[in-house]
This record gives sequence, C-alpha cells and structure tokens, in this order.
Amino acid sequence: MREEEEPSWFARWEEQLPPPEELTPLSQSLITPDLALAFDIPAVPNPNPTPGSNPSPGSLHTHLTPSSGPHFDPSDPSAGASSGPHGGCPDEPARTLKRPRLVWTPQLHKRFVDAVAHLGIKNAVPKTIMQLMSVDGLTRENVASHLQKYRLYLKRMQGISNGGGSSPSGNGSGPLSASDADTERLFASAPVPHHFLTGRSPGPTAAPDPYMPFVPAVPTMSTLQHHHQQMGLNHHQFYNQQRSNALGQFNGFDHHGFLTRSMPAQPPQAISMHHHHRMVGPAGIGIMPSGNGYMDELDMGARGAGGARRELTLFPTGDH
DNA sequence: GTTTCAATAT
DNA sequence: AATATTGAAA
Repeated sequence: MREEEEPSWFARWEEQLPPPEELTPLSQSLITPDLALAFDIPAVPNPNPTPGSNPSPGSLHTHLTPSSGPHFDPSDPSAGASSGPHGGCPDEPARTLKRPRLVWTPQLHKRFVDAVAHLGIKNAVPKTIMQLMSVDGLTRENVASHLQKYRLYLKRMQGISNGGGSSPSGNGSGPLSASDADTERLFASAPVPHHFLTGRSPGPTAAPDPYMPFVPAVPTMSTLQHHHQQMGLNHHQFYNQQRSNALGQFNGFDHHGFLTRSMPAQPPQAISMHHHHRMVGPAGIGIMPSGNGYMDELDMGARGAGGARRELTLFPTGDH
C-alpha cells in the first residue's frame, strides 16, 4: 500500500514482518473459541482474572459475560499494538474482530428507555435510539436486538394491564409469580413510561412526562439526520463522539493499546462510565437493598449537575 | 442502497 | 435466556 518501495524490497521482505508476538492475537480471532477448544489450542483457557478479590458484582460495570468472545491473551503484552514506526498496517485490523457480546446492564437499559421515551415509540427505531444513547461502541444491531425484546416486554405488560391477571412473563397458565426471568428485573429497573403502554406517542400536546432526561431540546428526526455521512449528531452527541471517535469506525478496538497492554484482564465487554464512583459493597455479594434491587447511582450520574452528560462507553476505561 | 423488523440461530 | 445474525420488506 505504500508506493515508495525500493527496487529490492523483495530481498528484505522479512524485515517488514511484524514480530511473531504481534501475530498471535490475530489467530485467536480467526478461529472460533469452540474450534480453539476442540483443537486444544490454549488460546482461551482462562477468562477468570481475579478469583481472589471479588471485583464486586454490585459494581456498575464489569458484567463479564461468562462465555464471551475474544479474549486477549494476558501473556501477550505487545498484542495488537501493531503498526509500529513504519506504519505498515495503519489501522483497525480490528474491524473484523468479533466483538464480545453486549451485556445490557441496568445503566445501559436506562439510557435505552430514556431514549425511547423521548423519541416516542413511533420514532424509536434502532438507529435513532442508538444515536440518542450515545454510548460509544454500541451498535445499531445491539439496540435493534434489545428493542425487539423490549417491545415484547411492553406487549406483555399491556396485556396484563388490560386483560388478564397473568404474570408479565406472559405465561397465561402460570401463577402470577414475579417471573423467573432476569428480564423482569432488568426491565423493572427502569421505569416504563406510561404512554408506552397506551400506545400513543407523547406529542407536543401530550402531558408533560417526567421524562426530560438529556439533550435539552428533543432532537427530531430532522435534527438528527442530516450532517454528512458521519451521521446526524446533535451538538451534544457530536461533542461526546468526537473525543472517542469510533461509532462509525469502531467495530474493533482502536483502543487496543490500552486493552491489551494495560488491562488484559479487564473484560472488554463491560460498560463503564467516566467517573470514579464505587459502590463498595460488603464482602458479601453486592445486593442493594433497594426496591428493585438495582442501585441507580448512575441515574444521576448520567447527567452532570452542570448538565453535561458523561460519556458512556463499552470500552474498558481507566475506571478504577 | 440503507434501515427496520420478525424470525431464527448461537 | 440473552443477545446475535439473518433475510425479507419497507
């Protein structure tokens, strides 16, 4: 890809090759974890970082998916760093990397619900929701998938409130238990705007909902979707985006250096806020005595007192 | 061509 | 069960 090659480059082609250790992590991504296991490749042996000290399950981030995707070999510090001084391979080999599956933490879900609430159910489509949430690393399909499930949940809720006395789990025949699902807990962790259930949208004439979360002026479709390719972002969002770039490009880990070098053990998956709060729970598993079982420390955290919204990211951060 | 949505796959 | 991926329809 560079045109300034010497005539005899072929004599020294080896020099261009990256050191072996830079190649290793790639192999991990090229084969599925299953295959790796099947062939006894020690690629992904131990996702378990710190067994000793509980990373506090009550903690806000660090929801490690038990069997999440690519793991970055902790023993390979220089992994993924790539593109040395030569700049041989400038960027994102990561685009093709399979990203770990998203875990919808209550915080994430909260943003989701807020976004949906402000768009109105009619305008709430994956792309728009995603934009409003402005969580970097979050993809449209992530949202689409969640939205699908959320709609089912809402439908169930409607069904209950109208007709029957069945539990939200939709199991008509079942007793009205609180459901066996985590889903219930997750969805219960965020208030469901009433108009969601009535199926109408909070038009301009609608009664003032208690929802006026972020973005002072509710961005309309028109507001959102112009600007060039990079997508319509309102000023707030644009601000947020630009410092972490990505969104469009992301797909892999640009932040590799950090990921692989600094905190190999950090689940690349969890969601983190850019602040240093710590729900230091008692040694016991973090069970918050709140009604719904979730602390919503971030409910306030999401919005700075000054109105500035903190960035939410799926990437590991220095958050310690 | 892009995005949504429901179905289906992991 | 939770999320991802797919494919038809908008």
